[in-house]
Amino acid sequence: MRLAELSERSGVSTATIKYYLREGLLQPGRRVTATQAAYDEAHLRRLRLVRALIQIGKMPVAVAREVIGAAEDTSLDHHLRLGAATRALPQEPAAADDEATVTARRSVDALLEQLGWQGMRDEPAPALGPLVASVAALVRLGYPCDAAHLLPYGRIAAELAVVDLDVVEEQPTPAGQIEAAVALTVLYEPVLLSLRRLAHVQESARRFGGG
Amino acid sequence: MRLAELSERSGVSTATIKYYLREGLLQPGRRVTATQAAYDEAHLRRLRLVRALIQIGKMPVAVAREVIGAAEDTSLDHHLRLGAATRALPQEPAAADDEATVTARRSVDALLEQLGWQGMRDEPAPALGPLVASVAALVRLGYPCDAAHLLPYGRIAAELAVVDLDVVEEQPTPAGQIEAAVALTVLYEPVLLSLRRLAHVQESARRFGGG
DNA sequence: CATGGTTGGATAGTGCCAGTATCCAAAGGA
DNA sequence: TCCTTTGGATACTGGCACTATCCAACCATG
Repeated sequence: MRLAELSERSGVSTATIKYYLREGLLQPGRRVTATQAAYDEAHLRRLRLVRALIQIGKMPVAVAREVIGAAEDTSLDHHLRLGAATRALPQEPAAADDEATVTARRSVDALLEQLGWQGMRDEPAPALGPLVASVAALVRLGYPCDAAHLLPYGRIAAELAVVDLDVVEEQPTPAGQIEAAVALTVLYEPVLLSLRRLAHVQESARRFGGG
Repeated sequence: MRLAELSERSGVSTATIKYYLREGLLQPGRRVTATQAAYDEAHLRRLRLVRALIQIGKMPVAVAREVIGAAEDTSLDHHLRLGAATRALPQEPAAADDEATVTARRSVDALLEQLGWQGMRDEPAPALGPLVASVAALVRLGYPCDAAHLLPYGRIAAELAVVDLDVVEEQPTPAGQIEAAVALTVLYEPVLLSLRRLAHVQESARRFGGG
């Protein structure tokens, strides 16, 4: 199919597709003539994934490029590629060294130990940066977020991971598993947050009288 | 204290504080002379909250203003104000009407029913918009996200809400409860997402052999 | 063979947003 | 008195995700 059709079937403007091509988020089409290129279903699928990562997952274009690049870097083995996406994801907020941050780091360390999550200290996952920063902000505001308070969140995260990886393992092909890992990691995030907010409304109504 | 001291104690530049004052995120200080204003601990606390909402919660400035405004709108009663913050939070992505969205809406409706969350259809919470949009994106990519798949997420969200509201109820004053609701809703979001990603790494290592 | 509309690629421009720099008159300290 | 500091108003900056314009090559039609 030509660019125009790719645009129509994906709902993304041709100008934006050209932009994604320029930015390396999408493989160039097969060149038919000097002024024509052909795209296939794989391009369409990839474009939909990119759109979802950027629009739903609020991911910066540059990060989406990293993630997709890592996901199809065939020099890595399966398990590594599964992690590579995750590793490319967060933009680390360059940990400060103020008092709140030190407290936060201690809480997080204690939490990881209580959860029995090892290997985090040897090769710290990039998700640790934002985690510590967030806990530090809570500390600064005086809210309780020591390991004891974080523990239920950690246990719930572990439950979620089991559910998520089950879905990943349902995918028949290795490439499909990689893509699923990326898509589910990112796209279930707004689902989770939305449900949590809805649950807050429900629980608040239950407790404080929701006539 | 003067603006300079407020800046120093909060770690926010005077220029940025002036910007927040302009944008109505912060009450003006008490005017001492024509060229001097005095700020107190309340300003400092509020400034820290604003910073956290914007930097950690990635909230647009305009939204932060709405949220804070709702939180201190004393014309509303306690339960309403607790919800007001939540209600002001998400920028609805203006639901489309394509096939995937219709499917998504059906799944979400079924989910809410299975969870026993009532009253959502009468006055739809703003969190529903993003939720449907996210599910629609997953549908478009062909991933399973019917009510059955969403249910564990919903139940987990309910668990989280109980934990969160417990912390809110620990706050002694009504105003403190409102602020806690806002702060915890927003600032625990990155905590939850980070922990989920860490859990993915753990679970992936467990399943796919993490030598 | 003309010829007029369409295509894909290169380039420069747009709009938004969060923050920053500059300027100014009035205060306050040495 | 003089010189720095203060708070406020205004205009500017930089980054980012697009988007509009231009252009030569292509293809279908008469």
